Parts: sequence; structure tokens; C-alpha cells
Amino acid sequence: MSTKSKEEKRTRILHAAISVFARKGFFHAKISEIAQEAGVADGTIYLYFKNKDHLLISIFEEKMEQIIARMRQEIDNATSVSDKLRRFVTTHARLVVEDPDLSHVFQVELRQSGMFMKHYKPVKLQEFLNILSEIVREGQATGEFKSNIAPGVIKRAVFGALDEIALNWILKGRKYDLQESARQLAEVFLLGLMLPNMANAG
Amino acid sequence: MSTKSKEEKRTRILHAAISVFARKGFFHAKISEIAQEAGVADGTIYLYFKNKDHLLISIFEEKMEQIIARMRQEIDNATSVSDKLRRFVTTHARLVVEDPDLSHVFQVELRQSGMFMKHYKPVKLQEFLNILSEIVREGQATGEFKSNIAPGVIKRAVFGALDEIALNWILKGRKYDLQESARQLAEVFLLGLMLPNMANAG
DNA sequence: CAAAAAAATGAATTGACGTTCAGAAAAGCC
DNA sequence: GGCTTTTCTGAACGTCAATTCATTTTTTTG
Repeated sequence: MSTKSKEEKRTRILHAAISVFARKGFFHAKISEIAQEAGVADGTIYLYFKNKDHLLISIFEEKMEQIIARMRQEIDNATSVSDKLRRFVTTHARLVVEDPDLSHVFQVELRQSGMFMKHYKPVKLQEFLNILSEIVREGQATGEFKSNIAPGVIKRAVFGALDEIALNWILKGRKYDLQESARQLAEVFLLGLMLPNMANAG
Repeated sequence: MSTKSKEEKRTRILHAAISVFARKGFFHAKISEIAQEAGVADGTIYLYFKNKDHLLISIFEEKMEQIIARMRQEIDNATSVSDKLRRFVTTHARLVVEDPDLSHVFQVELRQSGMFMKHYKPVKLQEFLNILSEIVREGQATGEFKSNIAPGVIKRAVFGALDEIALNWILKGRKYDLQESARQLAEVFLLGLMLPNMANAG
């Protein structure tokens, strides 16, 4: 079998796993169901992934990598620090809309990853979050943002707020405009972060 | 055996369950471990709770009830709508500090409750969140808050932000001042929500 | 204090699935 | 086209822990 179709089968399994994890949750997802959805035998999965845990780990690592790259790219186009924050928030929302299953897996399973996988630390998630704290730090350095707020607090706050809004959007049937909610959220945070004179000017 | 000590045994089991769920996560928590920590035999747990799922459901229902009552009480003491929001945030933080294990269970397990328990809807969580949207709605009615932001978005945003900050505090060893982070968070949201003239005045 | 009722015990049962592996199929090679 | 190597298959195995229940212990009652 060619390298190409081997890679193709691997991704087919990975996608099936994302779909089933999103639908059933990691613990209730059966390998047999993932296999069926991927169109392979149960045993085949073990030729591509060490075990069920590593299936989830692979999803985290590989998808996060892509997401971080894309986010960095979007932010590089920004014209100001406020614009960077705005872009971060709207891009996050766009990523959720584009792949709700993946988002669902991240939002629900990542939380307990630290708990059930003894030796796994979600380094890539930290990297993603640090994009946010970097933006805040930069805004504080240029004087656009207040300096009396810890960047670490803001990064968690923005991420947590976004995540909760996105999770709700997914769970409630995706029937309103997530982008619009994200835009409103960005404005609230920006007003809360900017120095009064700047806020009035903007 | 008296009614009193029967009730006492029930709560002992419930507390043991919170402790073990917080430490191991729901799925990896063993009934035998909960039994041991509660000082009863495995089978005894089934005299007080239908099964493992209902142990978790009972934690949700009973503890949420208490939390909602306490939150309502705190908010009733507020002198303004902004003060209500500030109190909501700081009270939430205080609740987390007072019972980190319970918070941990809520934060991590509640997310997937909809997923693994076929017929369970976290009604009490909705009730809790609606305290927040009520505050926002009230602020918009009195003219303290901007009206161009959906209360539903803000309630999720505030809750998500708080939750993420609290989860981080728990996971990172509880070594900084969560109350202080909560206070900063409240100010950011208030500035973002208030009408400009009010914000300058405050 | 003995008999009846209630509560508790924990070893045995049970079902569920992740994982393995001997054999089958497909691909690569000369 | 046969031979070798690689890949795939899915039934069978093994583990693991939730739940049950026959038996024991404790409490209540008269």
C-alpha cells in the first residue's frame, strides 16, 4: 500500500474518532464504533495508534498544532493590539463553527485529560493560551491597556468566556450567530481593558 | 438505627464521592474506593444511592441547591446592580475556595453530564446562571449597563471566565489569591458593560 | 432478653469493552 | 504468475469494576 493511502487511512480513523468522541464522550466511545465509522476492522486501529488514550492525545497534538499556526497567521495581519485581541476572539469562533465536533472534543475532554492520563500535559494548549497573554502584555507595554490587571487572569478569562459561549452554541443546536456573540464579547473585554481616554477615542 | 445517623451516613458517602471524583474523575473513580473513604462496605452505597450515576446526580442537585440559596442571599445585600455583579463574582470565588473538591467535580464532570447520562438535564445549573442574566437585564433596565449586549452572552461569558480561572487555580496548586483574580475580573466586566458616563463616574 | 426487623457486609456474579494475534487478504517484487 | 512482505481482519481473550444477594450484624420491640 502506498504511503499516501496509508496516511489517508490514518486520518480517516482520526476523523472517525473525533466524531464518535464528540457524540459519546471519550469514555463511552467504543473502539468498535470508531472502527465501523472509519470503515476498518477493530484491530486495524491498533496498527495506527498505540491505544485509545493515544487516539485522543493524537487529536490534541495534531489539531492544536494546526490551530495555533492559523491563529498566529490571523493575528499577524492585525493593525493594532486591540485588533489582535478582536481577531483572536473572532478567529476562535470561526474555528468552532468550521469544526464543531473537534471543538466539542477539546472543550469537554481536554478538561479532564490531566486527570485520566497520568503522564500527559497539554503543552499545546498552553502555547495557544500564551498567544492571548502575549497580546495583553503587548497592549500594556504600548499603553493601550491598563496595567493593573494580570495578563494571566485575562488570558484565562477570555478563553473561558469564549469556550463557554462556544460550548453552549454547540449544545443548543447551533442555531444563533456565534460570530456575533464573539464580536460582542470582544467589545466588552476591550472596553474593560483599555485605558479610559483610549476607550473614549475608539 | 436513628434517622439522624442514617442521614449522617448518607452525607458521609456523598462527601467521600466528591473527594474521590475530584481526585480521579468520575469514570476512574471506583465504588470500592468511595466505600473505603466513607468507611462502609461497597454494597452499602447501593442502599443509599441507586447507582454510580445517581451518586453524581445527587451531588449536583443537592449542592447546587445550597449554592443557589447562598448566592441569592449574598446578592440581596447589594446596593446597586454593579454591586450585584461584583458580589456574584466574588461569592463564586469564595465558594470555590471553601470547597475546591466540589468545584472540581462541577467544573470537570458537569460538562459531560449531558453526554453520558441519557435523561439528565442540569436544570439547577441553568437556575444558577439565570441569576447572572437577571442582573444584566436589570442593569440594562435601570440604564446602568449598555443595552446592545445580549444578557445570555454575558451570563455565559462571566460564568465561563470565572470557571476557567477557578479551575486553573485548583489545578495549579491553589497558590495565588483567587479572590483577587475575581475582583480584577469583575472590574473588567463592569467597565465593559457600563455606559461610558457611568463608568467614568464610578 | 429473645424474637423479629432493619441495616450492613463483601465475596461472587456479570457484563462490558480494550486489546491481542493467528490466520486471511492485498500489495510489492523478480 | 508465484513468492515474500506488508497490511488487515475480527473472533477470542483477559481485565476490570459495577452491581447483586446470601449471610451476618445491629437495632428495635414487647
